[in-house]
Amino acid sequence: MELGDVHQAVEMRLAREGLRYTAARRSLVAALVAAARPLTIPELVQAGEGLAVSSAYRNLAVLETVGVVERVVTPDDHQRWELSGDLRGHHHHLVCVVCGGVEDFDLPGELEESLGRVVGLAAANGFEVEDHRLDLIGRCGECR
Amino acid sequence: MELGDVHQAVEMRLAREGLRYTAARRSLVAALVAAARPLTIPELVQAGEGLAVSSAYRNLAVLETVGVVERVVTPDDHQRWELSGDLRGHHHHLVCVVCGGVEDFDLPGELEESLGRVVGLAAANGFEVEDHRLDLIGRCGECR
DNA sequence: ATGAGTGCAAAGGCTTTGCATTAGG
DNA sequence: CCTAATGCAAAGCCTTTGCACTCAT
Repeated sequence: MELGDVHQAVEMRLAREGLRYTAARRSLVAALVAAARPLTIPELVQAGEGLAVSSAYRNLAVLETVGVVERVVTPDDHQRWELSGDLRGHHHHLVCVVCGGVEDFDLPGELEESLGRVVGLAAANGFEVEDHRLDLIGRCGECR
Repeated sequence: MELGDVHQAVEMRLAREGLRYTAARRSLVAALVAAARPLTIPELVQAGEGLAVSSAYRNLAVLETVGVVERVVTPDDHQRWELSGDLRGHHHHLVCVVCGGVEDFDLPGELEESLGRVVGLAAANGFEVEDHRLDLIGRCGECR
């Protein structure tokens, strides 16, 4: 999905709730589209010209409620955010234990299907699966 | 692995570094063995009689460095901890999006093997995989 | 005009650190 | 005895909230 399409989709989802697609929100979305990896708040604030930290937090919360971004949990000190799955496609993460960096990673279709079968097993435990998350932990190219 | 064996293993790993297996550390380990799911600091503090919060944090850090416990990342407000993989066996987590609870979950051998194959793919990206983490996100039996 | 959005500063809340005291070997 | 370990309180740090002002429709 291209930047223009993403912007259009985001604008629609916000408008549906009577919310505006402001410059601050555009800058967050643009940064996330360009990054191709989950970004921390400091990174997002720096990417947006003169963006206040509080606005970053508030806007990410808004964008999350309309399904545009998702929060990524890491052992890091900072929150990380990325575009939601339907805007960037389902994928997984390579998490570096040294620098804490996170890269996106695609799984071959057959393995993704295997994971799908796990849903049934969890259901047997009374758990209703909505999504799954596979992180590979190790050392990135720079930290090896 | 039984409680006695775990205690013995922990004592050895601490002793190797000239560290002591004190009552506070025993209570943390015992609570984690009994829980069979990652516990939060408040839960661990409550489990230990009169255990100070700061001691809980410090002891978990110590136990982590000697490879006895591992930190589990969740979207929660609190850290969660569990016994390290070699003390409790490899497993995965069911994470409830409503209550934030985390339960342990075992994967069938065949699927675990499939995941093993992913390691090779990541290596092709210059990433050296040490471990993997699969979380199933959804609603637990109580929150459905 | 009316309500959403923003920046700044203050408040919150979990985690870490300093320090004097206690305890294990 | 000597150093690790502990508790309490203070300090840190990321995140959230309050408030007055600005902006878009």
